[in-house]
Amino acid sequence: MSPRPTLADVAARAGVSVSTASLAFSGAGPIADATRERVLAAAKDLDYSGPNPLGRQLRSGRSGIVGVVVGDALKRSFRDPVSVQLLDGLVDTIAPAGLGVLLIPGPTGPDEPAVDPLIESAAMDVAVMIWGGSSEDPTLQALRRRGIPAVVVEGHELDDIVTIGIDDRDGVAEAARHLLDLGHRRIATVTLPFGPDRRAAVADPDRQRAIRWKIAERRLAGLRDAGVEPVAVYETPASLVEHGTAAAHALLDLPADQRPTAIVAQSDLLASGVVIGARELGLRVPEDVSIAGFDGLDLPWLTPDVLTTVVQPIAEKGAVVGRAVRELLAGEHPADQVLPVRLRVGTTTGPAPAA
Amino acid sequence: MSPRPTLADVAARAGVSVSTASLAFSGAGPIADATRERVLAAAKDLDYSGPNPLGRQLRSGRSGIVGVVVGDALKRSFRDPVSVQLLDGLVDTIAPAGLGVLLIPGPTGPDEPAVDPLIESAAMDVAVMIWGGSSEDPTLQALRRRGIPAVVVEGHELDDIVTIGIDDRDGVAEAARHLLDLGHRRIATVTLPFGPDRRAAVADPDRQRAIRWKIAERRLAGLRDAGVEPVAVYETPASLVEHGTAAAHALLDLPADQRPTAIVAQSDLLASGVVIGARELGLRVPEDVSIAGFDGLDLPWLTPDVLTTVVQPIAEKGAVVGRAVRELLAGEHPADQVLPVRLRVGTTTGPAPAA
DNA sequence: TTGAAAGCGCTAACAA
DNA sequence: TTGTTAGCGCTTTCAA
Repeated sequence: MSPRPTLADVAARAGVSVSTASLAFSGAGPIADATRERVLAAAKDLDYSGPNPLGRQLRSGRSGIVGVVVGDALKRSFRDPVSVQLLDGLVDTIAPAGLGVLLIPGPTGPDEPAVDPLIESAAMDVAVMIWGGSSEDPTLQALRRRGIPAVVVEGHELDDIVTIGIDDRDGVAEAARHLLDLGHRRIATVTLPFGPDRRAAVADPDRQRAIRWKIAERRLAGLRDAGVEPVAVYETPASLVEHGTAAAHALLDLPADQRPTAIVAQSDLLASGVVIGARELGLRVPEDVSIAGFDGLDLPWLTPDVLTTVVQPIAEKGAVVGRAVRELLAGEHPADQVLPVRLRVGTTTGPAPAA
Repeated sequence: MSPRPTLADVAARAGVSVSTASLAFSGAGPIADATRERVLAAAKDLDYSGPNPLGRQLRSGRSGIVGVVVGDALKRSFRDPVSVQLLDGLVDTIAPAGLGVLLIPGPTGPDEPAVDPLIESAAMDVAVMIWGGSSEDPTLQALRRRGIPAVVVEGHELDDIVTIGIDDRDGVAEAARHLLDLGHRRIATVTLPFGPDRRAAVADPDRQRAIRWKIAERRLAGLRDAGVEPVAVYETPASLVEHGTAAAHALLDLPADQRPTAIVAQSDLLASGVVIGARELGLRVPEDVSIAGFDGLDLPWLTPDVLTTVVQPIAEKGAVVGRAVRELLAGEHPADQVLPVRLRVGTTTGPAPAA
């Protein structure tokens, strides 16, 4: 095997200078058609498949890579349709600009190393954190140190990074008002993780005050905005169906006069788990218990039921993130954005059972 | 803003040569402790966060990037737990080697451009195709042209690439024999896509002979290996719950004496869709119709039912792929591998209904 | 143990 | 329209 040919080899064979050969491939400059043809022909002869990206990248100072920090181990992250749809919207938006996504696992647990080595040393032009991140977040600090601009989804609003979020607090408040209108008074909630020290249990007031991840905090606050003080706050370690089911068993296995008549889950996956768990306990939804979610996913396995949920524009959010990425690369300063949500009433909420 | 400091700046400040400074960071060579300290201190002073990966990459000829071609649009691909778990096993295996995963969307439809531009021009040391790929596959051809070695999951076995697969043909045969043992004679099947021209319909014999994607072909062949000639072959456009549900409606909405008594689906997602569809039609599973899947996923929404399925070691497959990637990078020639599968009998198959 | 020098493959001023 | 020249930031001989 001879070493791969370089642009210099092609240029030599075509009888032109290297810079001319470069022009033939990049198209970024005037070049005679005939010359270009000659260069391309020489390339074909030599089995040259185009400029080596490494050389190009060093020269231009750009890798064309967007590092995407998923909120967790890939396995868990990608079982969550919200992450996946967001990523899809993001890729659709940045791919046309020739940008690629480098997957970077986020922090998986409190004992794991705080940042993936890729954060420290992989080539990337911009980073996206698709699931939160506070200012003391070690990932964000590492990025800052390296001078890599960042877009954070659903995080704190910080000066030096772009934050894209949704109006989830109001969305939850609207869902809560919907339940109040239906006569519900004993309302419990099932939340997203509070922080890296994930738990599956009812959270006492102390624990509730120590929420680290903003998304859970905001959605909980939305409930109280509507005047609902939840009778129980169940914290889950991840947005997965099975944790919702576990929550249902913990919250609903009570006599009818103590049982919550409605449950607001902070995600649709959790909510559908709650529905399943409620049914396992022999409860009817919504006659015995009303259940509302958040996200607006299509959940084929719930048919014919349709979850009452707060619909957020997930793919759109991904696209907004993608646009922010492109703006950052263009040297602009994209503004933070908060996207609207809306309540979609389905079949899993109904009038509170008669006391 | 001053431009980012380079290794030369750090070296100058520390009063050493660039090569010595390099040693301080890489550790690849003898260096006095005191010197290293001095370099590191200078780096801290200058806010230097380590060698620029672009320079390192050009020099070493390695990008540390593994391009992963998912079989489809991300949205669709990652709704499939099989892809996700495979990717997870892969990442777990290659991350310790300092390798990152660049996501590359696969062909989405017949009219789309055949290969993503990243295939043509992104920096990567190895490529992985997680879902098939034949020898004429344009992606594979592009990789070949660029001299990028490839690992293909569930594809044709080709000389110049590494193929990792499972013994799915035998697995399906075993599932088919299980159904035969239970007395089933009218057995239908729901398949994965036949090729890029995805359809949702019963496939006639001509169409069945023209299967492009090996995975569907092999699993169909497994059925016949066991002596089962399916009464209907329903082809789906993707491995998703809703396509399974549609298949159930197409296959099962018949009088009891013509209706298949068992359905073998080529994936668990499809199978669970078939279960849902059967229930929508008022059929009991497994009393009226037995349903078997493939993959061995945990499907929380099917509880308390447990799918009868052919279990494949998905994460293990990802790990095997990861090891092959590392071997390729080490200049070795990893062997093709076929991993075993096994039948897990659940609650969705039972004796054939009395004629 | 450290330094000097070369060059990875490419692009972009600038000059011709 | 093409060629000359000068690096991008780093690692790695090789010599001191």
